[in-house]
Amino acid sequence: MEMNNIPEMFQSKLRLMIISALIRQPLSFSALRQLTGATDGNLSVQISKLSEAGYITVRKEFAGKKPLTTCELTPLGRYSFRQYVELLNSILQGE
Amino acid sequence: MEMNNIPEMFQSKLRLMIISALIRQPLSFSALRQLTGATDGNLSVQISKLSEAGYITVRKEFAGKKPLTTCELTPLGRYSFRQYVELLNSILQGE
DNA sequence: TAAAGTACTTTATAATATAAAGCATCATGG
DNA sequence: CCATGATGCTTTATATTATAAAGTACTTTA
Repeated sequence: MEMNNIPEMFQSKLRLMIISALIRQPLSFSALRQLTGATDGNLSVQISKLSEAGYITVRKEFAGKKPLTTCELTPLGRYSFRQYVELLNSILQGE
Repeated sequence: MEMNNIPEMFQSKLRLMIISALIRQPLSFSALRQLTGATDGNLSVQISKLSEAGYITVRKEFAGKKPLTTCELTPLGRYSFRQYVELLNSILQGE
């Protein structure tokens, strides 16, 4: 089957969790850390990868004097996730 | 003498060091930390006080993805420091 | 002079990023 | 088939700053 078509970006549990969380609404770094339970370093790296892949946008600003990082799913990210789920569905159906 | 006129802002060794360092040119938080040897917390607090007093300006931006804080002496800060030195001089001369 | 009030300093913790080191997995060549 | 690498994720340590809490010192004041 199309196992080879599984996009790079979905081959990591953490990235998958991040994308899943962002399906509903944009979230801050802290919120993602709490939802995923990931370490800061790992989360930071995987966010960068998703961003470089164009799956999410990362906005940085200062909330008062402290940095605030907000992540949001892009249309491409959303679309790719849908494709991925469809692929899994089709695999499940034998096709 | 005018001992009572010693401005609040010059009654802390750390603030004095910060202002002295900024006389020549603007400096980053890190540079100030290195020059003064102060702890992060203390430096941060004293920078805020100098800023609130209008003696320095504090600019925040992202250098790449990391925060960068730059401090610069204001005309008021420079003027006040001059006044302070003059005051000390006059005290030294018996007023 | 003991108790209070002020202000500075240290320490701990929070928000993120990067680099280095550790691990696991997968492909290769003997 | 097994030792070697190449990849890539994860953890750990460290870097930038900020804030809150706790410690310390000095100065009033009753």
